[in-house]
Amino acid sequence: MSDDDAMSSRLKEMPTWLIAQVSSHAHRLLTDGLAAAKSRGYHYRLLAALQEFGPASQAALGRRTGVDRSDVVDSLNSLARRGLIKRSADTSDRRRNIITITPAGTVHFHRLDKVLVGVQEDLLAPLSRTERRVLIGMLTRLLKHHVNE
Amino acid sequence: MSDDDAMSSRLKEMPTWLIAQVSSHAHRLLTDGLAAAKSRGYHYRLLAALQEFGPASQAALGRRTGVDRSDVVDSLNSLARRGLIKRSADTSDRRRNIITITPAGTVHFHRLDKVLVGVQEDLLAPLSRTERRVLIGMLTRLLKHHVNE
DNA sequence: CAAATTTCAGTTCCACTGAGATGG
DNA sequence: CCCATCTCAGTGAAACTGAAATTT
Repeated sequence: MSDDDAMSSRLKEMPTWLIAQVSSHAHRLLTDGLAAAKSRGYHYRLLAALQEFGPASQAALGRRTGVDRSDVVDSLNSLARRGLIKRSADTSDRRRNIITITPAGTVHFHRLDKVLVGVQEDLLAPLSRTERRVLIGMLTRLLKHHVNE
Repeated sequence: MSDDDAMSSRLKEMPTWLIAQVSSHAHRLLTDGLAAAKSRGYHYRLLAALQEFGPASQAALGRRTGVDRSDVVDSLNSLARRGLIKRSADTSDRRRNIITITPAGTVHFHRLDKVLVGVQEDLLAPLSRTERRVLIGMLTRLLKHHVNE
C-alpha cells in the first residue's frame, strides 16, 4: 500500500522540533547507558554535585542539580540504600541532613561519569571537534539568555 | 545563609545536559504560545501534516507526525469536536478513517503557524542569522545520524 | 510570626503498551 | 492465518504541587 512516512517539511525546519528530537535521542542514550550501570539521571546529578562541592544539605543539592526537592528525597533514599551516600544530622541547623558521598559512591560516580562521557561521544559522533565547540557555545548562549529573563 | 546555587560544572559542560535544558525552555515557549491559541503541540503537528500532504488515514498521520497512534486518536477527537478536521469512511479500505482538514482548520493552522514562527524567533533570539543556519544544520545532521542506525 | 528544610502523597503531562474489534 | 487499523484503558517516568512536622 506504500504510505510514505515522509515527515511534514514545515515541522522539520523548526528549531524547536529539531532540538526536541535531538534531546529525545540524547535522553534515550542517557537512560540506556545509565540503566546498564544500574542508575538513573538524578543519581548521576546528585553524585556529581557531591563530588564537586562536597557534603551538602538536601535543599542545596536540589538547587545545584536542578532536581526537585521531592525527587531529591526519593533519589537519596535509593542511593543510601545502596551505601553510595550517607545522611547525618547537621548539629548547627537541626532542620537539615548533611549528605556525604561514600567511598563506594565515589567509585560509582566515576563509573557513571565514564558512561556519560561515552554518551556525549555517541551523540556528537557526526560532528568534528571544532563543530562540537561551536554547538556547545551556541547552546550555552541560548541557555543563558533564557535562564536570565 | 548564602547557599550558592552554582550548578555542577561537570554537568554544565555536557552536551546532553545543554540540549535537554534548551529543549525544556523551547517546550515551555511552545506550550505557552499554543495554549494562548487554545491548542497543543500535537494539534499543530497533525494540522500541518494535513495541510501539507492532504487527507490521510490516522495511521499515516501518526507516521508523518511522529505522534503515537493512541495520541492521534485523542487529538483528532479534540480537533473534530471543534470542527477543525472531519473524519469520513474510506470506501476502498473500510478499516480506515480518512481525515480531512476543514476550512476552519486551515484558518486555525495558519494562526498556530504564526505562533510557532514567533516561538522560533524567541528561542533563537541571541543568535545571528548565520549562526541560526549553522545550528539548524548541525542539529539536522545529528538527527539524521541517530534516526538511521 | 515568617521562612527554610525534609518528607510524603498526589497530580499532571507525555510517550508508550496491550488488547479488543473490525477489516484486508 | 497473519497483518493493519482504530480505539480505549492503563502504565511508567519526569517534573512538579501541597501540606505537615520540625526548626530557625
